[in-house]
Amino acid sequence: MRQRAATLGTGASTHISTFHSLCVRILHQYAAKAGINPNFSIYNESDQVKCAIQAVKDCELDTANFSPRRCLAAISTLKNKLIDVDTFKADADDFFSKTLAGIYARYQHILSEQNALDFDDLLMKAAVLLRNCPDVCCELGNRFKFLLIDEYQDTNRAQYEIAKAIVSAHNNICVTGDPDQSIYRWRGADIRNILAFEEDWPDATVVKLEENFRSTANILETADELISFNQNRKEKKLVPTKPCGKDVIVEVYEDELEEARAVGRQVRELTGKGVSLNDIAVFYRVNSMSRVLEEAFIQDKIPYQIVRGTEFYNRKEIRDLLAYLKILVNPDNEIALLRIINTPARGIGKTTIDRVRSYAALHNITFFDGLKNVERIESLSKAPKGKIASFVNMIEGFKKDIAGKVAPLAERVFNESGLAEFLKQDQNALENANELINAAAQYDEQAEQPSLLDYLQQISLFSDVDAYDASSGRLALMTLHAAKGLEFENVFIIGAEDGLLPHERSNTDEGGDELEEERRLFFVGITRTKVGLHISYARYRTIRGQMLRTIPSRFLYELGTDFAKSTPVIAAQVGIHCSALASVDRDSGTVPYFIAGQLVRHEKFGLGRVKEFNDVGERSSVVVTFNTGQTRTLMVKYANLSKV
DNA sequence: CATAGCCGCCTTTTT
DNA sequence: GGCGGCTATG
Repeated sequence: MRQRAATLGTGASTHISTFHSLCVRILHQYAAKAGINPNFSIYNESDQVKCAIQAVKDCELDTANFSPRRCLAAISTLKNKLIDVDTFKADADDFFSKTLAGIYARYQHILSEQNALDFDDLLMKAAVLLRNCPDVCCELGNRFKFLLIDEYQDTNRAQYEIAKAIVSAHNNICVTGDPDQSIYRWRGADIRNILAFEEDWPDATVVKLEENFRSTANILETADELISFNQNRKEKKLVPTKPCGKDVIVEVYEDELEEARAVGRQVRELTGKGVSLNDIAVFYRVNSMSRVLEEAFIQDKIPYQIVRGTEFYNRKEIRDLLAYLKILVNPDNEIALLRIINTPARGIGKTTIDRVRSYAALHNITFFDGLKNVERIESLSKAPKGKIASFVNMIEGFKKDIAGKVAPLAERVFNESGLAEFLKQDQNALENANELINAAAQYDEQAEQPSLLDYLQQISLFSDVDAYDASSGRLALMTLHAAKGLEFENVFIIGAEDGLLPHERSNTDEGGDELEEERRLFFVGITRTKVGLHISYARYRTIRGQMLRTIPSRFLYELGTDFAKSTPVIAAQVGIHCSALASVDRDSGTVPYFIAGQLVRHEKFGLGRVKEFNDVGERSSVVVTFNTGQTRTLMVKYANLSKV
């Protein structure tokens, strides 16, 4: 999760961290108490899938009936709720639950054999550790005197318990969040955490941040209108402090290509007027929509940056090089080991590997130990034995350099493993590998005490979202999810079509909860905008290689979009009138006119809200509750109040 | 054992 | 439309 837990330690040093990296630190420090090996690897999604496939097969089930991904999703949900294998097993009463319990158990067994934790384990193991060890809670509470959690609406059960445990000694906790911006329910975020905060910490002061200092009044009204369609929510109104600005524009295009080009054209128009590319962003529902934008922007020579999960670290050559480094720290990381044992090709094929594996299984040792004992494996002939021995030798040789800086080791591994030679005709791959080594060098510079283990654990949690550079001078492209917490002067939200936004996969539940989450997602996108908001859809869109006729998003209807004006290329305006603007018209009399609820600014008293307005012409008075807490009755004529 | 080519699978969002 | 894994072939 991206919400960060910032903690103010003693001596005014502030630690800013995500929950996940905090957990890694805790688990590393208290590994013995958590019952884990501190050199653990962190398995990402593709590693998880491999383990899940193995788990399903080990349970003698068909992966067609028990889709590893589905099983993983179910296991993830359980872990986020802190339900461990034994608890789940005990409660499993139907066939499916019992089977899943078996897969869950096997999956955990495989992970622990490989000394690996998945993302959910990081949270769960830390939460369980804190639950079982009051002394650890106490130490952490002493170290972190104050805990501040941003985006609290997106915390899950495990994170809630971790937070609660850390502050148990002092109760110094501050959280911020907005239930209307909860967009991670699908990965276990529990909205009850924020709704029940006042019950969990009864002494807490609640500060309602109702005024919005970011967006123009009409953007907020658009957002308000949309979110009001959610049934399952606490009524709340966004209060603008800025006046109405540019109209919210809904545009329709023939297809995604035209849409992309039009966005490019409008971006150019903006930059032509002196707007910086730093102040413009394009949001979309799914990552695959970035491709056509990229092509258009390259053609238009518009510099852009894609803010996406883990693009760089997903490249083959990077994963290969990292796999070498991973097994130096954790030789039990079988996934990494299998990845590189024959990459580049060194004559260790499938048959050889299978023989070592069955030897290892028979003698109850790890795969790597099997490799080390290759001489004793009778099923292998001389040639493969020699090849394995020299591979093991090479790895053991690298291990001698494991202490200290990462970059020199990475470079050595890259060259001596044969990867460099293997990739020499692929310029791109070479550059990427060099970039990784450079990044490692940067890590070496920054880290207090660089270590390969720490480096690997850090980059496992790294996502390009964290690396978003707000002053890069490049147009930002990102998913609506990635947009959370950011803001831009100008925003383009593309692909407002049924099936995309809301996404078709959100159409499965009975209660419409998933649809409401999609609506919140759109709401998040809209409220990132300070001034210029463009929403667009295309009449045809290519999906999985198929050009399909689209249906405008139902959310556009909810916004009151005037589709009659939505002719291709020509913009249609969202049919929302601006009430703040309307009230200005009534000011034509002798003194300004106010309505209750209006936000005003006073030269001396600052910002306040109109409580009452006595409309008696020249001598009209207004009762204002100021943000200082004072309530004052003022003569409108003399008060010189300005509406905000 | 290596390589190429084919088939089938998935395909939302992310730490 | 992309990737991984499987198979057939050298």
